[in-house]
Amino acid sequence: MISTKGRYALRVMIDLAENETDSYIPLKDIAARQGISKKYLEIIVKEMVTGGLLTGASGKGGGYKLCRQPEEYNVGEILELMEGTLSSVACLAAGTNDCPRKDACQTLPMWSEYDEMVHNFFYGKKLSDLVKG
Amino acid sequence: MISTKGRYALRVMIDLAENETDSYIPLKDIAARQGISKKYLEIIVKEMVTGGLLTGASGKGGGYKLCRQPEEYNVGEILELMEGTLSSVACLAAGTNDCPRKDACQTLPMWSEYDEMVHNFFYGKKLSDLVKG
DNA sequence: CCTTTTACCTACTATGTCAATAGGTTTTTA
DNA sequence: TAAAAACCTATTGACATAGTAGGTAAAAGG
Repeated sequence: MISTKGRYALRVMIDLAENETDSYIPLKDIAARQGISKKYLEIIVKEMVTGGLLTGASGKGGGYKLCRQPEEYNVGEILELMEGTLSSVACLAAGTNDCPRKDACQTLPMWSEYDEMVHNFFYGKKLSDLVKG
Repeated sequence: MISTKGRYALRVMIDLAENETDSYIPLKDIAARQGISKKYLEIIVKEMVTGGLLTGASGKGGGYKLCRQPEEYNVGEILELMEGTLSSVACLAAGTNDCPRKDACQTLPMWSEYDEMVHNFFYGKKLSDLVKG
């Protein structure tokens, strides 16, 4: 299940896309509009900056803004950054040691097929697809 | 992510389908073949009996067996029984109180579309599709 | 009847993740 | 120099995961 981190990150992205200006938008405003704890969002947004989704600026007049156009983001990269992986089973998550039953596993092909479907779904959706207007 | 409960349950079902006889198959045998702790499988298999996937018989000569033909099971019902829900987000899981942001939520349509895709995928796969031979 | 084999049952536990909260420090602009 | 903002470290309560431990009941075979 997609956790609040992934879902909130997506909402932050949408919020920034919809309220796009040249200047930075303070987290306080985003938190208020979205009804999410600002303190919790700090953790999330920090990862988004590190992950290259946003740029932040300290000090008065600071805040966050997108560093690309909304159509240049896809939902998959946002979710994958926050969730760590989109894989359905531990056996397929990146960095997992190969399962010793891999070759004989009767279910692995299904999980692979599933993961591919999920990947295509989320990587095929752009941020701009979620923004209204 | 699908937990061991769901994955192990599926493997038990496949194991029973492949080793199908008229008689019951002891859990000890399944655990040995699958390389899974018998004690842990007890918990899982118990839920499967309660959920109507298997029948169990105590005593000598007892064990477990399928109560339908392999083509009469689908993967979705097995996973949903063990995982509780296949929903991608809490907002869509059965029994969840409606989210107050439901009507304005920009992401809900995408989650719904995703859930439908996932449902169709797993409910479209039969247990017999996973059994070799 | 008695032993073996099996399911069935209750309880416990270590570990980790989730979803935050708390309180402070640094940076920048007006 | 004061305000506003990001940035940083630490902590917490609740819950889920993935088991383990040790026993009781039931059924069949001899």
